[in-house]
Amino acid sequence: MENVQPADGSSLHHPDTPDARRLDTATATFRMLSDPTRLHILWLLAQDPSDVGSLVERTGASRTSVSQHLAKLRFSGLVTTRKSSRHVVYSISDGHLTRLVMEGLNHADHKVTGEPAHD
Amino acid sequence: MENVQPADGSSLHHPDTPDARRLDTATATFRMLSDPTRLHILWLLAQDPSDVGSLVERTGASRTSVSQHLAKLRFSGLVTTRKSSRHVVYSISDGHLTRLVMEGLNHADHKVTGEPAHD
DNA sequence: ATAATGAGTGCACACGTAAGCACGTATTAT
DNA sequence: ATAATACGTGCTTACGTGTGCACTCATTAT
Repeated sequence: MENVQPADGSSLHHPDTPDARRLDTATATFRMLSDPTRLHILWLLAQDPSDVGSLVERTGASRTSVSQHLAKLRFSGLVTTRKSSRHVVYSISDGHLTRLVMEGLNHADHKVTGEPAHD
Repeated sequence: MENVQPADGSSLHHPDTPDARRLDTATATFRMLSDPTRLHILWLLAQDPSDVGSLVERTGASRTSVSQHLAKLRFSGLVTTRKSSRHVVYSISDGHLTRLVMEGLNHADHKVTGEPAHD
């Protein structure tokens, strides 16, 4: 009673049924993208590696908040760190993530400027 | 003090700075994708329109849960509905969303099978 | 008409989590 | 040595949110 994906050989595009593990992993990533401050941080990092102070300035969030968010991003493996003197420089670890961020913003732009599309 | 994205019109790829509205919109969409049940539902809908009962069966979630999630998705404009006798058939409204779902699962698959990549 | 099925909704509860405060740590400057 | 800068981290509080229960509405069958 878990997956009822039809047994026919129709090659729509996704023969795989998502097991709980994959769903949870994807969910975790999406959850990391579901906070404005975090998404802003990731968007900034998607363009250039940056240290914490710069992220604080550019996001307008508090140092604590940025640090906490960076900790989560680091813990989730979405960003990597590099020490430079007393600065810690953050970078996006995965190119896939950059695409997700960009597509998300793109989709948002589509919704904001375009259609109110309600039911 | 590390590197600050210059204010000039350098065409790296993203001349736009994300205003709060765009960030919030994208965040809202990502939040809709950040629940396992909802992501499962969207994945199912990404393949074929489906009624509520079928979604209940295939996700293994309770009717209440599925209904609530569908209400949120409907309210966010991510799905559309169509009545067929006493069934309500749901569909994904935007092709962008399908791409996001697929990329998210793809990224997840990458992370699960591939690298444990921790620091 | 009544019964049954499919779907949606208010309510209560439990849990996760974002934000601010205060403090600790590491590195550089004087 | 001390002071200052750059980050990180428990702690508490407040809020959002996912889920189950019970109930209602709509549609179809008998």
